[in-house]
Amino acid sequence: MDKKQLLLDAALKLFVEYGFHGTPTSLIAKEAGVANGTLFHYFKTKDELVVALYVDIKSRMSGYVFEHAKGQATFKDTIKEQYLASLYWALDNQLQFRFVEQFKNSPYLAQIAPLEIEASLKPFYDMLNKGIKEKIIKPQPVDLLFTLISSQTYGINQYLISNNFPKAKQHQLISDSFEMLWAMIT
Amino acid sequence: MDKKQLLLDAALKLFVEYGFHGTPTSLIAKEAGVANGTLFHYFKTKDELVVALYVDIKSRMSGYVFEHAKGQATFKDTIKEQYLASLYWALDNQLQFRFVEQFKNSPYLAQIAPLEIEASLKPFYDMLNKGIKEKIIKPQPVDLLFTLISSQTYGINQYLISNNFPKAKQHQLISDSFEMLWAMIT
DNA sequence: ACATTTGTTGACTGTTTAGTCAGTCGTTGG
DNA sequence: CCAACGACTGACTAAACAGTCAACAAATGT
Repeated sequence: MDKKQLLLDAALKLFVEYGFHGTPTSLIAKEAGVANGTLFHYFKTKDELVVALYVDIKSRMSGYVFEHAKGQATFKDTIKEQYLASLYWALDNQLQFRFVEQFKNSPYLAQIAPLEIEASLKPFYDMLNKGIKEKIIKPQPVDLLFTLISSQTYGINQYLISNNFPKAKQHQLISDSFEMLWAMIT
Repeated sequence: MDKKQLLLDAALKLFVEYGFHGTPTSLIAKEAGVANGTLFHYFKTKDELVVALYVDIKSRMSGYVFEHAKGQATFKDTIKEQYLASLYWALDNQLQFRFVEQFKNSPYLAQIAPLEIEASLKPFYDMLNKGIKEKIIKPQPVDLLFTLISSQTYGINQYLISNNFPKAKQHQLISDSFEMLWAMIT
């Protein structure tokens, strides 16, 4: 039994349900089935737990997307696979997705160093730059393009979650919306 | 001096800086320059204050967008003016915008009745339906179209805020991104 | 076999918090 | 002029909170 992971799992569930400050550390420990003090053995403060959870989830998500999008033949296919992988991950990990969005829109985000954020974005920026050089996508600033792509991903995901479509319809919508996105940036 | 408004203003500023639960009611009262008890005279609980602030800001924003987008000649112009007005409002009211996003991604959102949300969305849905009937925009579900439009609006706003462009460049980007959006939905 | 480190516990504490309340003050209407 | 009322006050309280700590248990190294 990895008590650290049990704590992270419990924290995730409770943070999404009650919010960061609406969730006492005592409740997290109880939900995880460990003693109160154990939480502070693994995380010096509650803030550190929140940030650690964010970093953990982010790295799992990036890993998944990267793993699924590598080895595509064309530029379009690579972008498309990334889009698809992001959405399928979000659909399969809704708690994680909601936590990340909550975190990103909270003052906690300030605790993530700008350099760290930039580093995690670099692979995507590099790829978009390549697409611009090869005249496949519009010559707009890469951070603008990235913003457009990720906000659409977020939007479609919200839409899929609030309507509980069957798998086939989901797939269709994801595919269609990618073509709309592609039309926008090329 | 309207102390209720002073409290709402103080709460807005502090919530954006420290988060909902990171802001004690005592600090809100102090920042507003009123006594502790006065806060509870106007708002029965802290939660009620948070929700009241959200409703207040939302209605101001809708009012502004509606006011600026009415009386346009064509369907495209109407949509465009709404897009522009939303972005200009967000740029001029960044605290409000950030608060709304924080609220939307928090468990507080559950305290807003679904019927209320639907009612506030209806005018937009009606308009989009009109556009579909007249074969101007793609025959996709209106809630999907709305999601695409609003998530792009959110994304562009994030981009404009994080890069501090001169007014002219801002205007250019907003205009360009609208054309990209229009290309996507027509 | 023992020593040392690492993990784990839960009762405890000092502080902070939302919310209360008894009472003051200024205004309005009879 | 004064009664009634709502706005307003700030000291107060009971509960909840993050974080501590001394003790114990298990694993690891020698």
